[in-house]
Amino acid sequence: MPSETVVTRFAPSPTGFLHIGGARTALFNWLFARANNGKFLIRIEDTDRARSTQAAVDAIHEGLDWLGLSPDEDPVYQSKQQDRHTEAAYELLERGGAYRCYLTPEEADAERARAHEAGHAFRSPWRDRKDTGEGSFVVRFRAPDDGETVIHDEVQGEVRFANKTFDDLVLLRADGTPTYMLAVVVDDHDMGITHVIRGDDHLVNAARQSQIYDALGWGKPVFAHVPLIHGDDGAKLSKRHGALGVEAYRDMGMLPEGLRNYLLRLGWSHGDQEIFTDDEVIKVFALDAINKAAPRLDLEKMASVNAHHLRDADDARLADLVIARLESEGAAKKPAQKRDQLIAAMPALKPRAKTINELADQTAFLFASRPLEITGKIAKSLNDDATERLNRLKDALGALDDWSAPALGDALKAFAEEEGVGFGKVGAPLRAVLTAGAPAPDLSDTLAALGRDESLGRISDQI
RNA sequence: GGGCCCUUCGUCUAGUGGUUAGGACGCCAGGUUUUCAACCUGGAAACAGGGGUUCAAUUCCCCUAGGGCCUGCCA
Repeated sequence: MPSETVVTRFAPSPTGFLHIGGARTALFNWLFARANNGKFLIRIEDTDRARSTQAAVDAIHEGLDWLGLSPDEDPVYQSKQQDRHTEAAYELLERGGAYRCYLTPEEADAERARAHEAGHAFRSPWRDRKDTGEGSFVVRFRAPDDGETVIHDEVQGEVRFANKTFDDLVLLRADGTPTYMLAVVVDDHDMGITHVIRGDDHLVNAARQSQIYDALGWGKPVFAHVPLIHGDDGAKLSKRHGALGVEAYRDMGMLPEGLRNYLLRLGWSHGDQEIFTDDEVIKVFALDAINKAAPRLDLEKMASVNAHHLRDADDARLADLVIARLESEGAAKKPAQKRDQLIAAMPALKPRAKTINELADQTAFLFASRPLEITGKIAKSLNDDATERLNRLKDALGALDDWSAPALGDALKAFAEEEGVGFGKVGAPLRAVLTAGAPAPDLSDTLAALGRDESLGRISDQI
């Protein structure tokens, strides 16, 4: 087994977008595969044809691609494996691990209700009949009556179930189509999945599936059931709690690596370390370091983790993301024209923001068009004294050969000294005329970002 | 109802049979200061409750409470 190549899979049903919980499950699968030099696969569980849509399949792929969790091979579509599922069901029939049940759905419901009322698991009366019934039938699994099923879960530890508590579940429906419980087992087996990492809503299912593996005489994968993410009130995650598609987090201004890092730390830990690069995680990622308790989503923490990755991100990439953001909200006209300026200003800008959206807001001063309209309390700093001083400052700055932030910083300090005033007397009015009060970096950085002509022009406009 | 899982600051978590129970986000106070942030320093803040086991339990066991999952001819 140690020599076996690790193969993991993410198996969403295409009934909606890639939500945050699915993204986390995918992340753990991807990480485990990477950490073990294995393969990460995708299987689209589209056997419920009525609810599955191509749009959802596309949305899931887009989400995974954006997050950087692309599979190593083309996705497997569960619906295309039907023949294999059927084959397995008939093999079970032959081996005596399953039987034909001629109960109608209504009869089955009644039987089940009666069995549960009596305190034991559902067993179809057809389980041991030798005759053949009338009409259509389903193929039911013959659940073992005695003993127990033990799951050695990488996250949950050893979990034991008494076999007598499990119903005889349907493997093949009356129309001959396979059910989920059969399909997962067959597909995981056929795909050579070595580690099944999924939400802990499947923990009990793992026991049922384990019984099916045994009945088929197949070896089992290692199971790892990861707790589901809860909302901030501890209840099940719902839309209002942030059970949104990953694209919603992208639109909030999260970077894929930022979201990944946040999701990673939601349940998994490595001592006190909060911020990880991919390489760092891949070196130390292990399933047994995943917490058994369900975590809650915290958007503020997410943003703060994102901030760290924002600082490490490439300036040109950030500039392009900011431009895209500005274009989509129509806040600035033709932001792409100032791409170079944006890139140059990025080192001063990016430590000030947690998300791309905040970063975009911080660039508003760059896109303001002259003359700036200065109103409100910021205008109060522009009294006669200040205006005269700005006039002298304009000459001083205009005489500079070097329009770089350090040189500008020195010049501003020297100017305040010459004037014999505190820096506030210079800084406040200068900031007013340059930005009209919009958030902006240090004055020297702001001047550098605006450039000589624009800066001097904005000063002239107001004196 | 039955089965199963979970429970350390508000949140994410570290941690150990004996610790001043650590870190991060958020919060509060102070500092820096040219806006908004960022940044720096300091602070408040937790072992769900009850029984055991033990010289000693946050740590091991049991019960209770609370939360969650499964219990479909959904996945």
